[in-house]
Amino acid sequence: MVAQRKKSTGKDITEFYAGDAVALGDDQSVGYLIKLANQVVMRNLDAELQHFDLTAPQWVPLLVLSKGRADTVAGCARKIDVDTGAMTRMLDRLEAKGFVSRNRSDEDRRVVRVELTKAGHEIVKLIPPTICSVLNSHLRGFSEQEFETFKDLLRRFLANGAADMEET
Amino acid sequence: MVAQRKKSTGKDITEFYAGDAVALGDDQSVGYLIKLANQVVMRNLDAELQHFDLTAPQWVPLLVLSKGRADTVAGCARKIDVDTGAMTRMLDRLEAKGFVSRNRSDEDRRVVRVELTKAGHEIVKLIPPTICSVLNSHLRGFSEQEFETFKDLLRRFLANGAADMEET
DNA sequence: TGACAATAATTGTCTAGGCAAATAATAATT
DNA sequence: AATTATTATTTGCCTAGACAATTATTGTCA
Repeated sequence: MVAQRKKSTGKDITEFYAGDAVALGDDQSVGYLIKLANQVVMRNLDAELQHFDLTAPQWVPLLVLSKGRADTVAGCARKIDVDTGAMTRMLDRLEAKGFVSRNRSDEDRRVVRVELTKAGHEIVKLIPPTICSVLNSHLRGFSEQEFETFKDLLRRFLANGAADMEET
Repeated sequence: MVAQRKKSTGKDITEFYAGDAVALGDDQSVGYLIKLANQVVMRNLDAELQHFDLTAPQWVPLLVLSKGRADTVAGCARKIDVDTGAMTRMLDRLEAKGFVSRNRSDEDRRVVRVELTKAGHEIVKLIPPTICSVLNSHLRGFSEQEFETFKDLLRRFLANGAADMEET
């Protein structure tokens, strides 16, 4: 059973976690479960991607660039939802590995255009099967219905959290 | 629809993500959704916990210690599933803030016993409502059934991943 | 036009985790 | 008992993200 409380708005708010109950750091906490799930899937992805001289976080901008979803530092940062400072340094590393190149734009001299190099394009083609196999192994025993439900719940959890930010 | 494939074992393996399909970095990827969910919930927790001079990761060892689930550096590291090196430095920070104290054990001089200080005990009592409210806000619109399903799916996703590690 | 605001990128400083190496102490084995 | 293996902790070096400050450029507007 789960507690219910009247909010000042008059709307019923379900309180899954009540007053002084323990949360985060406990196996009953969705927050902690998500943290652990993230930790484990990232570790497993890193383990597989190291054969390609890549980490899981490094894969993300490569995919974004290859899909043409962004072509500048700030654009990548927005798509991936990280700081532009973090993105600058991420691109430093990817450039050092030869997967990416940067060139100051001529139209707007503030922006730096980011492109995949030849090596970048090649590696992007090789990676997907590896990622798929890691994700599939995490989803062992899931029905197709459960798979869809899982993604739906994650998207709603995410959307609720993003909404919080804007309120403030 | 989802592809199915015969494994050499003869067991049917459901392939949610097929061969060269795009995954991770895409909104269709459970891996990426989990990464985003983790990112957002940690940010929201950090924002609230900063009033207590704490971060979300720092809260976890405090809870573990207060529940008596561990009382040494390595014990905390195991419970929380992080590196002992990371735990040493985490405890450095918590000690600097005055929430934790460390003392070399007399029975076994390898181990360092970790304890909550008075300030540590006090802060642990104050935090839970804050965490609960953040988690509840992320769960807005979830039914009780969905809440339970969510945790179940996360635990199974997690267990599958942990099993992978042992194979290797 | 000139002042001011907004945007892009970078850099510095912090927390945080992973891996590996080093040290010290205890346990196990021959 | 002496050697070897295991365990606990710390430290160094790496990736990675957050926040803040800085610089350069572009846009706005009075």
